[in-house]
Amino acid sequence: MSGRTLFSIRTVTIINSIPKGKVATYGQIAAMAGNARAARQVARLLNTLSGPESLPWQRVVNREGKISLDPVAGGDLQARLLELEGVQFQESGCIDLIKYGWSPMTNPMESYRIPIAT
DNA sequence: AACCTGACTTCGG
DNA sequence: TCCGAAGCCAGGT
Repeated sequence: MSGRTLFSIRTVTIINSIPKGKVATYGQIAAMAGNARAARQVARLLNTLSGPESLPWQRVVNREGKISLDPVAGGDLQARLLELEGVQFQESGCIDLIKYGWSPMTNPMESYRIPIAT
């Protein structure tokens, strides 16, 4: 196991909660796990745990909405898995994060709204 | 035991 | 806006 730090535990939990058909960025996950500057560590965890654990690793992309993983190292597979989930790629190779980016706040099942008095 | 290396981002100038 | 530096930290050399 690669580090059972609190950060890594949170990271795994967060990744597991990304809904099918949605994607999240490394930095976003890092921030949600408590350290906005540990994006690289998120990547590292994915690399070491994607095998052993059954993580939806394909749902993590970089901040541009692109796949960071080298095509021959699994990036190609990642793109296919995402397409099977309904995620579409633009010509630029980017995923529209506005459309497919996951945010708990935009998830109807998890969202809440605080009435703002004027 | 240093030093290098990443599936990355944020920071400061 | 743009670019280099800094932060992250476990594994491999």
